[in-house]
Amino acid sequence: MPEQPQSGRRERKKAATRQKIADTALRLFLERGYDAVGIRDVAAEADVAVTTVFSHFASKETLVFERDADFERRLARAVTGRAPGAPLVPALRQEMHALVRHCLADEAAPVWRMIDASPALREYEGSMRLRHAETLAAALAAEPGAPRGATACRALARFVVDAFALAREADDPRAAVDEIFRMVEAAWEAAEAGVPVRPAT
Amino acid sequence: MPEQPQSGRRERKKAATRQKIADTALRLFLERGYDAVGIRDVAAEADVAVTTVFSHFASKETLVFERDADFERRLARAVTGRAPGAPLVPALRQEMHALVRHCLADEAAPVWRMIDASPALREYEGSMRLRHAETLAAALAAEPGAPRGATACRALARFVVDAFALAREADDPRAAVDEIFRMVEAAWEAAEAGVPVRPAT
DNA sequence: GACCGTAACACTAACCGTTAGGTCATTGAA
DNA sequence: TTCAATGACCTAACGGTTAGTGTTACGGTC
Repeated sequence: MPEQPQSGRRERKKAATRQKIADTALRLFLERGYDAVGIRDVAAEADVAVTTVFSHFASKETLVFERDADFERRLARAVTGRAPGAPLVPALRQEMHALVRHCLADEAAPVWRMIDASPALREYEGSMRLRHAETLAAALAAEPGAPRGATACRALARFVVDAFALAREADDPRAAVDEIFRMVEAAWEAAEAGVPVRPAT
Repeated sequence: MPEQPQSGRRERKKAATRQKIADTALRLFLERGYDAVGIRDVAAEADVAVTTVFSHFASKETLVFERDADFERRLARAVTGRAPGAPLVPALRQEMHALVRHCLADEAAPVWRMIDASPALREYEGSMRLRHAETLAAALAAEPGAPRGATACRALARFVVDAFALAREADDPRAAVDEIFRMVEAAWEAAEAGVPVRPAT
């Protein structure tokens, strides 16, 4: 999957720099708290210039959510890549279970605790999920099975990504996913009934 | 509703300053665009110090969304203040129609165009709506009619506020509200079925 | 009517994330 | 070898935001 453009000492060096920045940043964030660490601290500790940090990462927040492109991909894949004839919503639910389980694992727990402790990060996560929802909505809209309107797809996609946030905060995340997905399923079925893609104007 | 603490020349002056800042800011934003106007510009034009601006408004974005506390109140009221015995979801849908109509009115249109043009404002709006959703979720959880779990209430509340954002962007906002609320209704009913507030652990 | 505490406002100076401008050195290719 | 591309650097700044420190005007009290 990761492209290997040429032989590439340059690429290796660049990747090493990027990795060093990401590792240093995450370590400092976990040690001292996200808000207590400045970009200048990260740059100094990683022994690079501030501008170099921003040439690898678009913003301070992306240093934390570097790996989170998975989320977007996996949700869309759960739709487009499921077994032929498999029902849509259960496939999404299963993937959501996996995603929630993954982010609650012991390894990832400190990172999420840090995220929850910082309003800036929570806010960023929210708008990031919204982008993810749009990707999922596009995948839903391309469903051959039972076409819904674009609005219904976007609504359902937001509902699904909201499930992630809510389950993470629930006492019993697994039960929360199931509970919300009963609602998701009902909503998806209700969207089907007699709603043409574009009603007569 | 607005408290009238004492006699108050102080209060009047304070309110006047606040109003002057808000008016000036909105005017400048509409004239030159949100991102092209700095806080220092607003302060200078309103003839106050920068710190005074921030003593009245928590951030630059709140200068734009000053009036939007209505949204939160009205949604919660639509739940708690509806006629006795009136069904929940239709009450919410009606209120949502009113809110969408209101923000698409000619008077409000330029402001919303400005919001749509600025990523910073769009992002801020998103997290603001999330706060509103929590208020609505609390109102839903307090419903005597048919109690749902806290997670179901939060999920539905997010679904409802999402309807606002999606309807605003849809080709036919009125139809979009109706379309999404068919899904909301189904989701709410699905949340009822046999889901105790706290299942056996 | 004088007095004092408070709250609104101002000014300065900074912090922090982020970006622009321009330079240098390594590297892959010709 | 030479050359262009590019990664990294440095300096300096911009814009939102806050801390620190006054200064004034008001409001309630004696």
